[in-house]
Amino acid sequence: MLELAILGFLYDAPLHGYVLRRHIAALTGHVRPVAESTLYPAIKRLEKAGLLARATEPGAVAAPRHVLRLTEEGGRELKRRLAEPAQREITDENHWFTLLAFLRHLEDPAAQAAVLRRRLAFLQEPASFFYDGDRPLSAEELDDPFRRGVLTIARATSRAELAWLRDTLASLDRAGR
Amino acid sequence: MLELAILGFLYDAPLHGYVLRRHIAALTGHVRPVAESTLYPAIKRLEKAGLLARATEPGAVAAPRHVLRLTEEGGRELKRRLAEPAQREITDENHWFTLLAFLRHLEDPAAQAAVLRRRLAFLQEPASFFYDGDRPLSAEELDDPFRRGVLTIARATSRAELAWLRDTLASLDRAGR
DNA sequence: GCACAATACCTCGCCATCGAGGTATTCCGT
DNA sequence: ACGGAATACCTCGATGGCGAGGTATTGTGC
Repeated sequence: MLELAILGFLYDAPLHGYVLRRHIAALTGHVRPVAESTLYPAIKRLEKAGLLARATEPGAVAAPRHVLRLTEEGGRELKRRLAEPAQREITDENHWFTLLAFLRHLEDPAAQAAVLRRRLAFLQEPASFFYDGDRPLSAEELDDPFRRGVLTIARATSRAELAWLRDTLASLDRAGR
Repeated sequence: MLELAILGFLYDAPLHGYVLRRHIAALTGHVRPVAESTLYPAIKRLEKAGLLARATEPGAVAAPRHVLRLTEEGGRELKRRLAEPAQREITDENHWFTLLAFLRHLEDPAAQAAVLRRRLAFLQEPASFFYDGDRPLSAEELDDPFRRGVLTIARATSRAELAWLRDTLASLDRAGR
């Protein structure tokens, strides 16, 4: 998820770590902050894997900046990760939102649509949070107001997302023809 | 999050690891599956911390079962974690839903309401996923249909949750008087 | 003139998670 | 009679994330 965000931001423009951190904080920081001690090692991992390269520039204000840019391999890897996400990236909303934030980089409408269809399939699976044996419980059946809240909120999210998915898939299909 | 779920399920009734695993899978498994190699060490951690105790019973079907039950200390710890959740439990929907699933164990309506108010405060902070400098961008301002989707879905979720929070807080306040 | 915030990057050690693999038993289908 | 699925639990090594802490520079408030 973090690596995807790094690759995604750098695909648009070279950035140095400090600015990259602010970008990532804006994207997902209110929900899940990213520590520096997570970001910098992640950058090193990606650099070691040949996905990005750094150029040292004199710092505008303070210490020298390491300006990061995607290598060609890095661009290919980004597209691979966007086109063939692991199942976790589809099911976990945090991961999914990060993926959506960069899905435009995938360019090919058919490839974008294929990813959206995986999410659609996931959302259409009958799944709840609470069960009576194997039978999923609806919000109305629960006494607990907090569990009822979980189902109410999840249902609203699901409805909104299904509507958006159908609209967007329709317009991607038009674009693909 | 995993530890909270373990404590929460065991607060209701003693269970052995295998059944506990199915309960957790039902609760969060469709979004974020839990590996056995994560669950069993987590059980051991909690046991070592004195929060739960195990009693070995002959297996009903196969290997002997280790029936787990909360200790008194475990019950107190559960309530502490429910009453004073870390900020991540408030902001991250996965964590938050897990917390909500067990918040009824907190019994005191005022304590429950205090937790909901923390979530309310979080949702009311002006925060977006995408910015133009410091200015949060609305769905309408985005060209990218995928980023627009993120905002559309997040807005629907937020709306539904705010409505539910206000209703539930009102009824908790009535109960607390 | 001096502390403090912000910029900009880094290491270290701890810990939770995970996949792969292992052990043993019982039930079910063929 | 036999293999595979389900039950039930476990270890190990690799890895990613995180808090604490460190280094150095420049701009800002008092």
